[in-house]
Amino acid sequence: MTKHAKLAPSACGECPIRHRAVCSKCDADELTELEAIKYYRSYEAGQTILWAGDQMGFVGSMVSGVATLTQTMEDGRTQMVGLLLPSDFVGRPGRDSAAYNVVATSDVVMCCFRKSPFEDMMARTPHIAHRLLQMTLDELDAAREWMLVLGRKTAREKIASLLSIIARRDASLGLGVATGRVVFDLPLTREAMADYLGLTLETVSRQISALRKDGVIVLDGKRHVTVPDMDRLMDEAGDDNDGGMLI
Amino acid sequence: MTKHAKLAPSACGECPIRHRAVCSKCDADELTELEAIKYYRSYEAGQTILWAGDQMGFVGSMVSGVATLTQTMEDGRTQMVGLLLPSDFVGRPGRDSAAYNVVATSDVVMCCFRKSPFEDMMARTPHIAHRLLQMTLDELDAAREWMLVLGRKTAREKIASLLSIIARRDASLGLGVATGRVVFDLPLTREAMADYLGLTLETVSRQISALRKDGVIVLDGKRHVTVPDMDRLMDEAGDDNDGGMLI
DNA sequence: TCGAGGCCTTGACCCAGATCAAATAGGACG
DNA sequence: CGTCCTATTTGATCTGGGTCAAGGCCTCGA
Repeated sequence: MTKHAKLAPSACGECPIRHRAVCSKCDADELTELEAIKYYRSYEAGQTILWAGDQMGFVGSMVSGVATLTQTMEDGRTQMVGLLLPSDFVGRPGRDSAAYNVVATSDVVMCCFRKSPFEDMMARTPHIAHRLLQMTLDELDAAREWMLVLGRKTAREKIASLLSIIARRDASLGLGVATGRVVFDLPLTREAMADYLGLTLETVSRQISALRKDGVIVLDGKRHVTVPDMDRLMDEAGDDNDGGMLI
Repeated sequence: MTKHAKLAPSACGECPIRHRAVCSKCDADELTELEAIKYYRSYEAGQTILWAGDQMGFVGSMVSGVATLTQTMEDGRTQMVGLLLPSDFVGRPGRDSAAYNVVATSDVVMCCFRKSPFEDMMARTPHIAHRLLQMTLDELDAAREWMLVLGRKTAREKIASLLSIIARRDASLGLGVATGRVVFDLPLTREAMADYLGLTLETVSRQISALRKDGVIVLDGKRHVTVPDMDRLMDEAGDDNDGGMLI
């Protein structure tokens, strides 16, 4: 097996950045250079990793845990604009400050690269720049996809959309199975889900109960979810999407 | 005045791409090369420029007119995910197909570059790649900003947000005035505004009437808008934002 | 000048989801 | 074990915005 084999991101070395930013054309010298500017950070659940407007001295990628990207209005209304899961990128290469609050939802470990050497390397190494552009385009697609969820879906469809995104993502990082039976732990509180979906936590709770009563999901405790039939869930989400896009 | 002077995008040559993609470090050879692969396309109001999934043979930038980026669910619910105004980029360099429908709202002229030579050039020219990354990050920020509008704002705030975005944008392309009195034409029908805001066209119409009654805006006909006090409008939009970000 | 077809506005009524208010269920910790 | 604390569920009621319906107002073409 070569080191360029098509693997799930997290399977490519301990540090996902290897896959996500450089692995598609990785090269021993580049990896050595990256090693030299790499370090780890960890955060406890609830800790704010970055405040909107903070200077960022690093770019990084999530190794474990869950974090959220949120915006808040002065009256306290908040909207989550992104969910950071393992292998996601944190920080905006080419920008010098954070645009949103980044909050650790669970304990988080991040693999960081010092910003200016990383950017120098990016400027010298077209395929890293290209990879970053691709990743940013992926995020843009995800954000736009989410605009449809926020603007046009009902509460039930919103919940189903969120569950299917998390389920699909977990399935693709794990076994690569995106249909049939899927089991995962919800990495978010009801309130965080509400902030992601533009709902109240009461509505989130009610809709989850409804999906459980209708057999779309099975709950074990409050967080452990089993989806007996992924197709059914995606149907509830209103996605015409055929389940795909692994890699 | 050097050709690197800080100008509004549309002021830098007839073709906005010069400023938006390359002008910050432009160079005679590069511009000549770009000229060689450049051509223009025009579309009539109502025409679909690209369907989601279409192959794109070009990357381009809007010269005049207005176009929209939309997603549709199979039952017909639609959500606009972006508004393309002069100087905006069309098409996703590094991707080979469109992700959304692109529809001309008014007559449109676009400046296009043939895709593969443009991408080759991008791979060779780090500052073009960097500029494109910046532009993509700007779009990502705009999309995330819009998620707050869609998820957490009331109908009145949504209308005020849309009006202030258009007003600010027009003002910055024109006179560079972003406070005080602003006059512009709405480039969208009520229905398109509704699709952008996740509302119905009736609600859009009612809220516009309400803002007019309250003196926040003055309407001359259905499309011509005067904002007597930009600060008041931004206040209605719920933006804590101080009006800025020209450049 | 008239009529048709798009837009847009306005009214009446309804309902999905918000709001307000308890009650319940787990943990963590002594 | 009991106690506190937080997350969650559930109920009752309210309301912003959706839905359905009826005109009004342009513009364009005959």
